[in-house]
Amino acid sequence: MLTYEELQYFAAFAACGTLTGVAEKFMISQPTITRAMKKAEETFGVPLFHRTKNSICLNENGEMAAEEIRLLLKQSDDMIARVRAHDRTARTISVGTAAAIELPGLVSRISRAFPEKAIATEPGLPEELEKGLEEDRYQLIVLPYDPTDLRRPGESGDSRAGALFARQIGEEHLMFFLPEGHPLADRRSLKLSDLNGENLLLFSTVGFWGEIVRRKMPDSRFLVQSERYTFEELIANSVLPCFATDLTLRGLHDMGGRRAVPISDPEVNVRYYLTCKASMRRKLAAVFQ
Amino acid sequence: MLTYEELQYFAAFAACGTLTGVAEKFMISQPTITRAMKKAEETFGVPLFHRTKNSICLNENGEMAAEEIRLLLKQSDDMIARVRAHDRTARTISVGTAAAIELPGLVSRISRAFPEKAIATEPGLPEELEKGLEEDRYQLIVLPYDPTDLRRPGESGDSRAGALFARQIGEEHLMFFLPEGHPLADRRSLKLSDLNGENLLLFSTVGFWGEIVRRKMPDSRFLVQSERYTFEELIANSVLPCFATDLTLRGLHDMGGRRAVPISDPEVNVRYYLTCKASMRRKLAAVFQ
DNA sequence: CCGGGTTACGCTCGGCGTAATTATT
DNA sequence: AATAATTACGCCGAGCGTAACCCGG
Repeated sequence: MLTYEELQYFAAFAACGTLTGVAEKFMISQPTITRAMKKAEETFGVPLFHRTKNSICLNENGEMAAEEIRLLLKQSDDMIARVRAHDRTARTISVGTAAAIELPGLVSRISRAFPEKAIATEPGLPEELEKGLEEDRYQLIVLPYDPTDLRRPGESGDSRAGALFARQIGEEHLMFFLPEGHPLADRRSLKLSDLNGENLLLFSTVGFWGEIVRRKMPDSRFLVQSERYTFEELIANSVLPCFATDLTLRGLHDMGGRRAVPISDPEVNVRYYLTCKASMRRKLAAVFQ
Repeated sequence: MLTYEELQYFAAFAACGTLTGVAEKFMISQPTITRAMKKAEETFGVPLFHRTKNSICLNENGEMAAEEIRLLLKQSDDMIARVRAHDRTARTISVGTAAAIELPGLVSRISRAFPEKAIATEPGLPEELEKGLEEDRYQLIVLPYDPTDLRRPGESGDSRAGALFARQIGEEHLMFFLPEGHPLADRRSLKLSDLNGENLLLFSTVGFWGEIVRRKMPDSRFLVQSERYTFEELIANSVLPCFATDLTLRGLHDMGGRRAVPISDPEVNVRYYLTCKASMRRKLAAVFQ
């Protein structure tokens, strides 16, 4: 039977057409290649080459064998990659989250439940997260809605809903921060549409909030900042009205004298749901307490 | 990278569960298996075993790796088989024939056209032959009808008909052989239905003739003989009426005093058509002259 | 004669088996 | 004590590189 190296030599010969070339490519002596080709021919048990005294090239069998060997080498590499990937996913829990910032307590809750596992968190849009959960790229995802709620608009007809298990783990509320002197700064509460048309500063690392406000305030322009430092600098050095959520506020001390005004639209007062496949509920029970 | 043997050892270990068992199965020393398993673990780069001081078994990664390796071994074997099959079909012409006996001149005609190729002939029913031609198991087939004749009943609507090329290469006529004194022995010609209900001896290596007569003589029973010697003995030592074709007669000297009576049904006076895929017509032109 | 393939030959070290070791039942 | 895995060690031969050879352009 041919070794992995011999298969490589054969594939390389099909690509380059000369034994010397293959020897140089692999930095070994040329007779080794001669021997490998002989062994290949012997292994297949059929002629693979057309030979003259000082030249050699693949015949029709050889061309086919080369194609088959290329495939086999790929399959071999893929096999190892699959096992490695399997190992990796077995020792880490992948969490996808729609929340722009780390939900307080989420990671510690998981690491307490599975002390021996690594935790990989990754932000993403809800749609991508649901897809990733379906395809086992994530074991857990955080969604800004209850995916098991059948009254939920949109994909409520989706049969997958029944295959999920979800539980609320937090909430987040978007607010306006309006500079002193802004005509609406004194209001107890506002709707998104009240500021439609104005330019606003928005701190967000994912498009989740952006999508909502863009839909509800089609005439506004949003200065989206994903760098926290830049966002803070702009807060301090401008009089632009801006968005912030109660969760982002935790690390944000100075809003440049702006007044916080709650927003009444239900879309921007979200509840986060920690979600897993229903089939994984038992294994992940400790995470849900 | 793992050798073919090491992959086999791993697969065998997954099947038998003990290193000693694998060593015995392959009739090699047990430390060799230990080393092979170590090398496998090293190659994959992830733990594959759950070990105690004197026991070893596959962990979850190992189970997956074993499954992957089984697949790879199969792919490897299949690869070699495919190349061998490719070579075989390249150096032999496979001919499927519906004619019960060698059509005179067919083989010599092919070997004259392709002196360097081996010729493999194989009997079969027309339906199987057409399928085999379609799937390239045959390069040529002999059919008892013209497959390109669109007036032909049955699958005339079949679009494949246009993809075939056929040319008549012979014919064969079934006859009754009736013992002296049989009430119909003196007739110049008979129809199959004339003897419906009588038992008849039939020599045939394929079901082709059998199918026809069974359809046209539903009340008869046929004593089908595929052994030529047995058939001849029965001819000599019985007074059963029997079938024979003009082609089979060539080797048959003594019909036990029976009278030959031609059969007028068109179904049993067949013309044979040498057939190939239309796409192969050019390459096989020499066979068709 | 140079580029490329094959054959011959000697050496090295990868990998085998034997045997000793350790642990478990 | 028996069974099973691992470790240690020495030997052998598969397989490498060097070198010589052959052939066609």
